[in-house]
Amino acid sequence: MTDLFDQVVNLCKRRGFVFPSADIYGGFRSTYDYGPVGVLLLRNVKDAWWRSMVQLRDDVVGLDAAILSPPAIWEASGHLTNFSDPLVDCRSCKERVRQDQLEDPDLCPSCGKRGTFTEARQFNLMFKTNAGPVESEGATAYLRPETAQGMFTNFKNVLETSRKRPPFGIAQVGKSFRNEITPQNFIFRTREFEQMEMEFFVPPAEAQQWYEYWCQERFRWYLDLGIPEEQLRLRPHDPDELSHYSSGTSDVEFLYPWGWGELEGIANRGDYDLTQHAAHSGEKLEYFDQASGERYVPHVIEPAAGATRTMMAFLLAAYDEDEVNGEARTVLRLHHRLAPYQVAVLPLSKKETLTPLAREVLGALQPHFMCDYDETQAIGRRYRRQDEIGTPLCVTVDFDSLDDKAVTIRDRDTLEQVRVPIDALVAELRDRLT
RNA sequence: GCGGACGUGGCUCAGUGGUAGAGCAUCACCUUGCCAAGGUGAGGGUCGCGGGUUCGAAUCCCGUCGUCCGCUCCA
Repeated sequence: MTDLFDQVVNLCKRRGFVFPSADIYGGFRSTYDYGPVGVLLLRNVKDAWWRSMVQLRDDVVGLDAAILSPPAIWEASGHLTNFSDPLVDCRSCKERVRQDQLEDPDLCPSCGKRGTFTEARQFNLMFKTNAGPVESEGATAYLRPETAQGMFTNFKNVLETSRKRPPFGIAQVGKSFRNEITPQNFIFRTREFEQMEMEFFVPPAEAQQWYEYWCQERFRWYLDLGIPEEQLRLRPHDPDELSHYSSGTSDVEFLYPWGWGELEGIANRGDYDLTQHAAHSGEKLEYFDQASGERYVPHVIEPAAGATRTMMAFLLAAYDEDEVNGEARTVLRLHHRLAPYQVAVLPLSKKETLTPLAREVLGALQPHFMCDYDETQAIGRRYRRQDEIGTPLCVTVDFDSLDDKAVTIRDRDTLEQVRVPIDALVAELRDRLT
């Protein structure tokens, strides 16, 4: 793997972004824990998404549905049949292939030999468990493999309580679980992961235009938060790679060190989901338009993003090494909305004389910004530490501050320093962080 | 899951049969006082885990867990 990838993974461990899960027990495959700094970054990614999808709109409402779910949902959604792949192994060259994608069921496409395949085995990608304390008696339950179904099963509830009408959307951020055959690339593909999904319900005739709208909208979101244009692309799926539910899908892809990888899929799901759930549940999942007298099953446009892999993309894109006064420095050029800490308060010296004022400044800033505080070691070293975790602004309290009641703001990217009265500090910082 | 490579303190690594080292990092004190790596000192590993071979294993063998690459998957 590349240098950049190693550097970022290393930084994640070193600075408390991401730890291997169950670390003291030797780790547990494909699970990661988000440390003191990482949890802030991940939360900011999700908040930024929620802000753009829910807070700044009047046509999308939120939802937080259960992770544990009954088989009926997944029978209706198609996951019980479509999320299960028959795989065979070639005894000769050891390749594993999907049996249903073979043109000649007896011919290994890798080594060209015949009759070398093992029996097909089903790989169901859903986590299955039991609801109820006695394993053999409880009802079968699945951990949701996507958050989307929660929005479909609550379509009626939301329609009736939110007073929304198509076109409108339901958004949800939360964990999903998939028994991936091969988790890979750090937090890019993990069995437990976090999604940011929105189901947008529209009149059938408007599906295509909304599909295009959301493709553009979602693509721009990543650009606005600092992903460079040359590392981002919108790629329409070929007809033969479409999911079982989709009549049109585009992926927002990021140029990871190992190649292009999906951040988000925008899919035109048609009326597949509501129709399926209506058929299986017996509930009418339609919308009656009073104005036109029309009754229809809304079509769905779904922008579905991966929160954890998006966080990774932001880290990779933000990672930079430059030189300050001839010394190398590592700096995360994270958008201020994403940075774990917006502000770090740093007394110039650890001398007791500065600590009370520095803490007073810290206390004044904490209600407004996520703040870090550090008074150990040389000031330059502390700037470097903040650079490494992407803190855009440092506030330095020095000996003059005791007299002039002013502090220095230091900018991560420009390295510019300005003197600001403590009274005006919150306003000044807020100004710089918008 | 299958095949290959690998697994030594927080990080990067040295040590290949005789009871673990370095640099960085961390902590304390001193020094400096706005862009790190001055001084002194300290804490921290039994070598992923379990078993075996051996008088003796980090070092050899087996199993297991984990990491990376490929198959696969797709948020």
